[in-house]
Amino acid sequence: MARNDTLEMGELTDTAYYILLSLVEAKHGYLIMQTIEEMTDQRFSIGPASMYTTIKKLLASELIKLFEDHDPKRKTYIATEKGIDLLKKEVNRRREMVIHAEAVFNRKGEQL
Amino acid sequence: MARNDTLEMGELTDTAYYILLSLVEAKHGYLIMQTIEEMTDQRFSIGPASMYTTIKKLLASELIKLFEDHDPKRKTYIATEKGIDLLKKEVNRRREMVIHAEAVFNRKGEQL
DNA sequence: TAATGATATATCATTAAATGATACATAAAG
DNA sequence: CTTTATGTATCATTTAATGATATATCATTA
Repeated sequence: MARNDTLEMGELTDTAYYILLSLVEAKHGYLIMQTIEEMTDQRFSIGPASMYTTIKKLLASELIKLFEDHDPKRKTYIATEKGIDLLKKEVNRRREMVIHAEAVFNRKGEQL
Repeated sequence: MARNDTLEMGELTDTAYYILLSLVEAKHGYLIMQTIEEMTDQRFSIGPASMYTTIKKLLASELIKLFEDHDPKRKTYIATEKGIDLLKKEVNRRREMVIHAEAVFNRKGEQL
């Protein structure tokens, strides 16, 4: 968000999270969009505009890189080690967000 | 995000998530900020600007409301039923985000 | 063969979200 | 008396997300 570059801060927005997660295994742009839709049962979808702007930023931050493949028509990307590390950190951050909510509701005797 | 009001879309940004979670029990603004810092062990912090702008939006969407207390100096807020419902939905969405990541890493034989 | 839909990449202008900076006021502590 | 903590609030700016749009190829089908 504003006055703060989330990637430089070591944070992933939901969009960046799903793109990076898709790129644990090499994929080209269009396949990333499909993968995310399939993975989330259409609950989360990213259009080309969001995807390509995010890919640019992920490349610039070296969280993903171009993957060598011989197809000149499609650009294929893959997460870097730095990218995987950040992704795992961000999985954990979301886990903690769930735990924080569970703690609040448990204290009230409510379940989630 | 752009061209899309997340609250109207039924989504909570991390900032809105933590504020709403704090307001499962009635609190005034300053206490919300402290609660979030304490709850997250200073890993997540929200300044006054982010907080008051978010509170305005949560009020407008009726996800929180003013809580009747007799202190004229402090405005106290509490989550509405609508707010609690959305919060629970968003806890689940984050749970799913974790599960999606676990699925990808498990498929690679890796643990998280 | 012509048209159509799926595949594939990319940019621009716009809107929304987040926040640093700033302002102001009171109460407590030193 | 001065500083620190408490408490609320706005403005201007930056970043993030996306609808709209553009372009091109390939496979299918009418």
